[in-house]
Amino acid sequence: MKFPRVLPHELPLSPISRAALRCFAVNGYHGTTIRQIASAAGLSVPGIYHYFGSKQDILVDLCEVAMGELISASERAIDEAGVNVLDRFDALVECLVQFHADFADVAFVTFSEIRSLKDEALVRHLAARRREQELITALVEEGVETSVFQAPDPRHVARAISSICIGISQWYRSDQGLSVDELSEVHVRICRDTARWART
Amino acid sequence: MKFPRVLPHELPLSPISRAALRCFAVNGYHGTTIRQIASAAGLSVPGIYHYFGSKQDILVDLCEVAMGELISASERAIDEAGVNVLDRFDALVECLVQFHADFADVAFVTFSEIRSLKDEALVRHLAARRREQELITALVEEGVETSVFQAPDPRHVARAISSICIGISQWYRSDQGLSVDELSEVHVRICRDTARWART
DNA sequence: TGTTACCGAGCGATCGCTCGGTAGGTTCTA
DNA sequence: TAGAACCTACCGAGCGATCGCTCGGTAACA
Repeated sequence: MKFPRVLPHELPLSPISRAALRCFAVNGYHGTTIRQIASAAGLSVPGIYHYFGSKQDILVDLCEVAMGELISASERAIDEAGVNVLDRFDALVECLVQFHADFADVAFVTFSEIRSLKDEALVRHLAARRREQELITALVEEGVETSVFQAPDPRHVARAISSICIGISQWYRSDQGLSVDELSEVHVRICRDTARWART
Repeated sequence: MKFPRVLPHELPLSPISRAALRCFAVNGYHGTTIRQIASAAGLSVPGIYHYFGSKQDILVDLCEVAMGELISASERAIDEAGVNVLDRFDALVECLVQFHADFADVAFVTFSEIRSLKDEALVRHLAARRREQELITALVEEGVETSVFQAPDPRHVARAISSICIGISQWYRSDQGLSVDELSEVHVRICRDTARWART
């Protein structure tokens, strides 16, 4: 871990959202019933509706907490990394890797259930994703402008980097293989290479 | 396009599978009803069951056609690229990019609906994905062994590369931005960098 | 006397799927 | 070569189960 951790060790999710998350991760949003969520939360069906207005609202809560934490952590990571572009880039990648490894289930669900979001919740979620993408793009472009990186296609590289990090939530399991710290070290190196870091 | 195309221009899908694909791409497997598929295919509900035993069978068909085409095209791409490791690597990446751009909807659905597959169909699909992943890993490792690549973590790099290519199916639209050929040229470069190609 | 935190029962809608057909073409006998 | 028999390719109607959600409560606490 090159930088101090900016992410919480647990996401601030209510017990119901946490139970729903476990269900969504296995069966997806449409494949999960309110009764399954209630059972996973140790409540009855009306017990769920005491806290949430609809099944959709639970998914919306999950997405907003996840993207809110990711974006604020990413901004803080960049802020606290100092002035050096490469440091800020590394800090952002480290934050992204930690998020997608530590919270693999939330990351996976909020990514794969984008299309299950309705109307304004969908619009807000897409805006948040775009914002996160812009943080990456801005750093890659700044790196290219200052000759820290030599990627001919900064925007595509930025997309590649976010795909690499999001991909982690698809396969990483903390109980086998690398620790999150080792994983992020490896991926900081990989993402630097992807941006064609001008090794000095 | 550096290599002759090894992928078909259309996937060999029945009209019903094609209609189901359109529905799944918008609403997901569990979010799509048989009635929607029937309507999209211009048939009645029993008309669907004349050709498929169940809704699940349609998804299975989609997954098997997609992975079958991808794997056989990938193997042919590598075969026909000659003996040079970098050529074989480039040919595989080009094939992956073409697949995920030209057939973005199938690629996206078969990837995001893995968890909707049941039993043996799931096992077969995961085996196919592992096989495809091994094609990438083998080439990155061979490249590292022969000093064509200098990635310290070939297996993680291979995963990064497949994440980059799969990611394309999430955002690429053929009617705006780069053509598939331009896109694959950009991504061959990006993936070479990700594997830390020893530029000569 | 509210308010919070729930639950048992069940409503109307919709789900995947099936039943019993029919229309039109092909094949098989007499 | 007529007609019976059999296919393939569907469809209208509807079955039983389950869906998201709600109603009218109750028990505990303020």
